[in-house]
Amino acid sequence: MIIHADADAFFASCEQAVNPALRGKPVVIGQERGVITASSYEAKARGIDRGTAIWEVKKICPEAIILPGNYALYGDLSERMMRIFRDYSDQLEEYSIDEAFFQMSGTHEVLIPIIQNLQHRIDRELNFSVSFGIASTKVLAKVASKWHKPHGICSLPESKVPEYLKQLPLSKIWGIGPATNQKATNYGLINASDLYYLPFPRVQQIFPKPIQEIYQELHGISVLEINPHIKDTYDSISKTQTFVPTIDARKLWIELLNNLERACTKSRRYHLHTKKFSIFLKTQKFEYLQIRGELKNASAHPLEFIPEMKKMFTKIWRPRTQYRSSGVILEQLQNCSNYQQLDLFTNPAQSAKIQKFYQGIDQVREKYGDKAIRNF
DNA sequence: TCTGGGGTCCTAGGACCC
DNA sequence: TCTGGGGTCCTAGGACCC
Repeated sequence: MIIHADADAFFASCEQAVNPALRGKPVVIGQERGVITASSYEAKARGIDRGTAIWEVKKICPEAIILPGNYALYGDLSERMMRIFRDYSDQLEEYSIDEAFFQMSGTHEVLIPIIQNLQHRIDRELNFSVSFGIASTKVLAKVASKWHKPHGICSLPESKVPEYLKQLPLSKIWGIGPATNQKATNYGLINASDLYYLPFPRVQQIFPKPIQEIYQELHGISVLEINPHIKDTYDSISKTQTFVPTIDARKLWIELLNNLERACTKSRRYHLHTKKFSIFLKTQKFEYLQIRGELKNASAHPLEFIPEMKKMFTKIWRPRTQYRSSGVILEQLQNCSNYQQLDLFTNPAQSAKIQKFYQGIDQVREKYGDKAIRNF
């Protein structure tokens, strides 16, 4: 059986767990600029959820407590939650900071009291609540965990699946986004059960592989496996920031340099480097302009990206256009703890200097904090 | 006073090769 | 006088997730 565990309003619950004065109050997490990333159930009750703009929060609910986000705390509590799950199963996938899938053997009748016990343990030890879904596949377990949220436990045996799916809009199924939902609507598929009752060959005709897999999972055929590997590396690292809208090329360029700096710093921390990277600009009209580039040698040192990045920037930047954000994405990252392969024309002394320069920066930052050295 | 930030996976189609 | 038929690899971009 697969259990899906989903912490309730996780970031806000963490804040309430460590600060009793916040309990029972509408708490939201988000920066002053932009939108909020999480809200407590008290805030949700007033219609405030992920994606609500901060100015809107202040209008709807002036008494809301807006917090900046304490990711070290959330990471710590997440780790403790995962450790407790591991007491119940060693086949565990840490799906995100607040969600996990794990496997347990037993019938629904056997598992329900065990999961109740687990839920109480989290209540007691961590002061926040988690909802659980019990089913035969990941997609069904996801359906189940949402059913009685918050602080719910829902066991969904296959005999009850059609009845549950009848009440569920297709768009609520994990993996069905706006594009697929629109396509499904065009075929007259509105509820999850409409997809469920389609013959499989028809599904194969209409939909790509990911949706075919969801279909099978809804029918209790487990095709999405638990991935028990702890994630300790990245295929890509990106940094982006929204700023006060500008048409000034120089300001934009400085934003890109900052994104590059932050992406490379993270990349070096994980001993990763790459030749391939992209930059993107987002206009005030929410147009997205992206361009890819390639270095001669893999690197995680901003100085070695700048000449190529300058060319890329010149290619996509348009005059008299308002921009609202920019970003840098390092792609196809590879481990660089082994030696660096240089091409024939690179001056090894120069590249060694640059490497030493950034080692120095990393050491200062490690000792005195990330803000000890900044770009200007 | 519009709409953040950080990831992964899949697919269509072009480039290239025999 | 015609110009097939496979393969593989890579990239750009879409879609989706938390």
